Amino acid sequence: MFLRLRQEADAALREALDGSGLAADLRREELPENLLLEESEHADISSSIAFFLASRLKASPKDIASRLVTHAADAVPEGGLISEVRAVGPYINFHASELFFQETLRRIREEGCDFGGLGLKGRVILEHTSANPDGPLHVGHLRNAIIGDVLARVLRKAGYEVETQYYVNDMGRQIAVAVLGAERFGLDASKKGDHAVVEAYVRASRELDTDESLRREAEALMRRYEEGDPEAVEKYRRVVEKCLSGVKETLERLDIKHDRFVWESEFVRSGDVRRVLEALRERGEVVEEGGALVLKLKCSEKDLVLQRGDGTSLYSTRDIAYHIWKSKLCDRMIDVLGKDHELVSKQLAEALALLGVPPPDVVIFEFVSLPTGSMSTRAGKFVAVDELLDKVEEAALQEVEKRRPDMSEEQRRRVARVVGVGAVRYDIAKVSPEKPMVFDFEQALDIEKRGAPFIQYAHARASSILRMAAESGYVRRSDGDFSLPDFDATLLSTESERTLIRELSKLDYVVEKVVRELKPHHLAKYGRVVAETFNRFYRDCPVLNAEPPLRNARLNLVYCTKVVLKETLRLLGIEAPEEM
RNA sequence: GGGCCCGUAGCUUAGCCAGGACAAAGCACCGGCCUUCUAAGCCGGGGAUCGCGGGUUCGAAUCCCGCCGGGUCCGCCA
Repeated sequence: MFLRLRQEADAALREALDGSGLAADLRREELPENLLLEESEHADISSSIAFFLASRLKASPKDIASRLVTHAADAVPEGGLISEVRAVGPYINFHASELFFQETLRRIREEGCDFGGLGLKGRVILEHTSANPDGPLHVGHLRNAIIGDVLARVLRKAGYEVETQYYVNDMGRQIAVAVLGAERFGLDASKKGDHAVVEAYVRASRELDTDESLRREAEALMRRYEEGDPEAVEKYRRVVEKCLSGVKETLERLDIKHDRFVWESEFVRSGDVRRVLEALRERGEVVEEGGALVLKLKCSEKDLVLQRGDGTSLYSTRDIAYHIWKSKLCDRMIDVLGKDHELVSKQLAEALALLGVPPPDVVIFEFVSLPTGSMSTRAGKFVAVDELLDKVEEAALQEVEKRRPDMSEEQRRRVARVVGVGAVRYDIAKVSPEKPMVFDFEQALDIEKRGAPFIQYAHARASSILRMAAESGYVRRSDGDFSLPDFDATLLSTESERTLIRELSKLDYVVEKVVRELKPHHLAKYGRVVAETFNRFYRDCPVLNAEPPLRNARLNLVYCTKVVLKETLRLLGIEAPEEM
């Protein structure tokens, strides 16, 4: 809804720019695309475009603002979402009309969880997590998984048809080592699949450092797997699937599900990799260096090795084949990758360009390290997501036991699980992807009050009010949802109420921002702000004890808040408990 | 050595892309608020040379250059 307000402000401002002749000397594209229209604490929406024009027109921003405002005020349609345009010094402030507040609540009531969508069209394939199947997910993979999962949810919200994919790197050297380890030392059947595999992998890795024959064995195994030797394929399949089943179980705990798992080896077996090589030889400059095939790249300062000297394929070439395949199935590809893949993804884009395939959008996130340094699956130096979740849920359970002795054991466990997973997801989602993170166990277990639980708590409070209202017969309950009577939105006139409605209206604005920047942390912040605003309303405005017409209006506002909080949490992959 | 990213209160972060209304929050610390809808809440207080140094500008946390610190990548690993 906020986007509609911005559209109206934008239209009025553009008319004012034309009408005043102030932008006459400027070409359209010289103006900032959004006309510097942003949310503001001084108005419902505000533009600082006068500053921008001031330097070009050599006039004072204050004068420009007041000239623009006289035109903008005329341009604002009667009966629209804007009631007033005012110049405050150099700023142009737009104030929302009564209709804006009414419409926001009406649409939330009408659209429910669809509120805040953008109606975009198109098919997206989003690849995320894609941890090597040589061990359990650790907290570094967790960042990838959460960024990817939230983006998938938000892109769907925006209207895209999204398929999430997990690219299974089953052809790497480390998988051969894991398979070898499994063969030599067996897999501990008492352990979860991924944990059993990593045990064998770490042990084999260690031996590999000293045992030359094991190294040769691994290379031979890789070759046989690449050739499709049935025995090797079967060995691999067993280990990789064992590991993946454990990974999937972990992802399920986090409420993350991939639509498709794509095995890297498929592209070798299908002949796609061979065809990529042929095409690149034709369209690009491929040279032989010491038996290996190398693609010369112009933009990237590093050339790309396509094939080993012994004729076996390499990750990059298989990745090119994977992306060509994906590109045929969708309109847009998005990859969530760690910072270490940045150069590779640039090389991939350049290789794809040679073949006339549009590159994927790449979301790069910085590493999660431990206080003792970076993580390594191979060295067995990592914090597993399973362990983190176990401990956080345990900490959450202690909290719930302290606060809610009245709840049943089963209820407390449920709340602890929802709060624990939510806390983990929120703590990662709230940080901008390009920020390096250092994982600290103590900090992770200290469930931050302003994180997920804060938002969940606000939702529980709202739910509680509605539940009691239903018990008193003020609202009707119908299959889990509430049906509320019509109301007069003009009664919601206090600052707390207005501010809350304004925040609720911004869901589409935030969704748009996340989609545009491919950064989930804006949504995390939004959830916190809505919860904060609701808590202030909760303090200032009694609901159940208000006079009936006002009570009714406030119940509607509480309902709308619950809808927006629940939807925001859902997009973050966090459950919204009815009570906690 | 070169490329990219990060460096904002004791700690964790937002703001940086599109320079402007007082540098914004949380944790921790200090003080206040449960006879009215869950105190995982609310209100107030102290706490910041926005890594350092230059430059551009009427104006820089934000743009440009240099430096320092941390991370990461730099052909037959993935």
